[in-house]
Order: sequence, then structure tokens, then C-alpha cells
Amino acid sequence: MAVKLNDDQFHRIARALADPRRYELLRRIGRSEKCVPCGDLLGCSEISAATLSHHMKELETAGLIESRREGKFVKYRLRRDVLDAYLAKLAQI
Amino acid sequence: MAVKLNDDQFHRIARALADPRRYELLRRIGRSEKCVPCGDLLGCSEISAATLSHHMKELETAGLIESRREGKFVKYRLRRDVLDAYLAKLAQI
DNA sequence: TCATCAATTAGACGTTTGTCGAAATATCGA
DNA sequence: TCGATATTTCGACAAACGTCTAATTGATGA
Repeated sequence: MAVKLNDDQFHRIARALADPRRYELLRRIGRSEKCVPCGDLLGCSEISAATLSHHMKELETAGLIESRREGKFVKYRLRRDVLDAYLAKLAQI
Repeated sequence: MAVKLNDDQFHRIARALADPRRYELLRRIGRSEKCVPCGDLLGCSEISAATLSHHMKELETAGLIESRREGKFVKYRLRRDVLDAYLAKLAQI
């Protein structure tokens, strides 16, 4: 069954996608089949760890990604079902 | 041939969609087969004319709508091809 | 237990954004 | 041309946002 987005989550997603850095992070995560370690994301962008953490939180509270801690590391994966739900709702315009 | 979005326009669209009021305005315009007069939009929301004008400009510079003046009135229509191009690009994540 | 590395949180700062009222511009009809 | 109506622009303001450094928390291995 497909994901259902309420107005609040829909709006959160729209805002999350409005920042180019977050969009790139999401692409980076989506491109990988495996979960992506936080450190990798920091490695391929110019932002500070604090800023990265902030952006990851935005993406996660939007529901676009999921995080999992593995020891010292945190890994992320794309919630493609949520992204698809967002696309479906936008397409209804 | 489908519309091609460069990074700047893509980002502009994402930002335009991040505001709930603009999203509603876009829906309102998209729902109508005919062009929608500016005054109608003002009629069914609580914002001032100045704020409405500001939002319409954002939507237009994003490429999501087109405007046409007819005498005293300005009318808008949805650029569905641009919206579709945005959806297609987002779907590539 | 401690030193170390990974990630988050707190606090601050400048920029962008949404909003409005007032003034300006555009168009029409009398 | 003048007055009325529709829309835009200007200038201001508060709130939200992206960013950073410094401090904190979490987890590992020596």
C-alpha cells in the first residue's frame, strides 16, 4: 500500500527539497543501493558537520530518509515510497 | 518535445512549491480549464493584493505559470509541461 | 577509565522570505 | 481628460533559514 501524506508532511517535504544542498544529499543517498554513511556525505561536500547534521535532520523529519546507527556511525537510506507519494500528490495539481 | 529544466529553474520551482499559499494558488489555477483572473485568486484567499502579486511573480519566474493581460485584468494559466518536467527530474532521484 | 573519533546540540549571526500599507502604474469608461 | 478599478512596486518589518564554532553526547578500543 502506498504512503499517504498529510498536509504537514507534504509541506515539510516541499521545504526540504527547496534547498539545493539537501537535494544533492538526497540524490547522493538515492543513487546508492546500500545505506550511506554520514561521513561519506561530509566527504563529498563543503559543509561543516553541524550543517550536514542539520540538513539530515530536515530530510528525516520530512520522512524522505531513514537513519540507523551502527556503532560510531550513522547510515541513511532513501524512503523512495515517501518520495513517490510526494510526486503523486504534486502530479494531481 | 518535453521541457528541459536547468539547475536554476529547477531550484526556483522547488522554492516556489515550498510555500503552502503558492501551492494552493497553483492548484487553484491548475484546476480550471480556462485562464484564471487575478481577482478571483484574491477573492478566495486571505492575503493582500500586494502579497498575492508577489506570489504570482514567484510562480511565474519559476516558469510554473504564464500570465496574460486582458485590459484591466491579468489572467494566469498553469504551465503543466513545466510542472511535468519538474516531476520527471525529481523522479530521477 | 581514558583518549579518540563520529555525530548532534546550543547559541549566534547574516540572509532570505512572507507579509503588509502606501504609493505608483495600467487600463478602461464616461 | 478624469475618476474608478486592477495590479505592481516600494519600503519596512518580523520570522524562518542556512551556516558556523564551540560544547556535548555516543561509542569504540587501548
